[in-house]
Amino acid sequence: MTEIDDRALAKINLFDSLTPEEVEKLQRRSAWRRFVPNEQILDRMSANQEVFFVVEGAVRVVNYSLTGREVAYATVRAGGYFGELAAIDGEPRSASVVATEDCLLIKLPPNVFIELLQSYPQISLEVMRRLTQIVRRCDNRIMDLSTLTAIRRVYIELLRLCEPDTASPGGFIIRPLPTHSDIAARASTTRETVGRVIGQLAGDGIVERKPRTLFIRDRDRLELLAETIDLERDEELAR
Amino acid sequence: MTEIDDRALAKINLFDSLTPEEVEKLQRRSAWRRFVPNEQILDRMSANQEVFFVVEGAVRVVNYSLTGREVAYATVRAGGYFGELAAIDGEPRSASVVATEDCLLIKLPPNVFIELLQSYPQISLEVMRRLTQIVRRCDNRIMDLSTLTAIRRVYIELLRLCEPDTASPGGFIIRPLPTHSDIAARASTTRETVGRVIGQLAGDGIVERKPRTLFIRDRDRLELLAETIDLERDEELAR
DNA sequence: TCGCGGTCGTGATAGCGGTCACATACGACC
DNA sequence: GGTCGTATGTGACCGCTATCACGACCGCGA
Repeated sequence: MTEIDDRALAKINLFDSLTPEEVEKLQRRSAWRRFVPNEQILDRMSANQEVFFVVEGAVRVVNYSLTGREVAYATVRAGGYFGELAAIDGEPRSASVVATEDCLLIKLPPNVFIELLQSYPQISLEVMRRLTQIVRRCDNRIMDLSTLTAIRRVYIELLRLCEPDTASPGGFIIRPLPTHSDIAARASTTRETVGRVIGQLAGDGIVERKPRTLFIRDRDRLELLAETIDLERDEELAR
Repeated sequence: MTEIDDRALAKINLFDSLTPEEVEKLQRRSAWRRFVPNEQILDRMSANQEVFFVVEGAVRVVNYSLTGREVAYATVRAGGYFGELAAIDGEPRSASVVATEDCLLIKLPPNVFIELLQSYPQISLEVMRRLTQIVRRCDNRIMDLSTLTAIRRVYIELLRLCEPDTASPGGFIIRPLPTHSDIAARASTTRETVGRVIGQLAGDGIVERKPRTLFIRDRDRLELLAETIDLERDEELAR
């Protein structure tokens, strides 16, 4: 609708090493577009190769199985980017991307992105660092999926989501609490299992449920449950 | 022991774009070492950052859970490389690496590797292409782990392993057949399950077991079993 | 105020597949 | 040829968890 700041791209961390002039020049070769929540931005398997930069808002990188089960890979927030895989190797999109909030995206054609990588080794290295980070995360997730139970994966996901509670020192909090389905997609399990795990934790006084919020009352115990090899079986019997 | 060819690095695909002189110069800044089968090359979590190039032989990239379960990520053969993640981001090793055969590896210090990336955009791009390939594979595996049964993951692994049988046109073969434990580590299941799946397939005449070899007699049917959404339930009842 | 769509909270059920337990079979090496 | 370590075939068991089925709740718009 309205025009956007012609230096909007400067908000992207990847371009921190560029001068304002270079950023403007780059942006002149780009296109922008707004998306509303739940709007599809990219389709897995489609054959385009643009790179997207998230100026405002946030997006989810997901995939759907043939049975409709959703698997969440990541969330990209303002300042980040996605779509670089296809731009780099020319293959079809590896995942779908959906807006989770209202967002403003800037789209760069693949050849412009590649030129950029060729001309600025600094940026090139930065992209590689991001790719390695993705690989590390994937490796960990594969490990979790291969060796942990669904319940424990939910524990881990809760630990990942919680932040220090500014209101109560030492406490932890998840707010806004994603939907159970959402958490399930990240932990690769079902909505019901997530609900049951949280219910159990609430019963044990480890967490406390409030609307749109989850208080982690005893983070240490939660960590213990997540990491313990098989001691929680004793604990379970003891309670 | 013996000296190695001072242009051994030229066998590495990543350096195809370099001149012989550049390769030699690079190799002068490297070290080489031989490993015997099952010898540990890299330890997960250790804090070194060298990049390894596989001149001869092959290695397995793996990880072990606390319970001892092995998860196999990949195999790197002659001409390939590994260890680039730590070199790029400086973090600890994300996985362990073990020699599967006698091999000759050349080791490059991290700063030399980074310099190389900075000076040769071509190589830089090639590394990025490899990283994207790894990410795509990981994504697929996460998808498989999240949505498929263990049995189906074994089907898929068998399909991945088999090659056209040169002896019998139209036939497919896996030779040498990895151990069941090995296949289990790739499909993230157990040795027993792999054995049972192969047994079942053999009973149905889809595969045939021979020492160190597995003949795929009916690859199409195996593909059907691997991909079918839920029709094989009918098939199972019908047989 | 009353639906109504989306989420949440739980039972009940059943089936996949991990675990344990052996019985072979196969090599490799004295 | 014996012997030992390693890889294979199954059988039995049973715990985890996906699936189905509801009922309750909540926020929102008509």
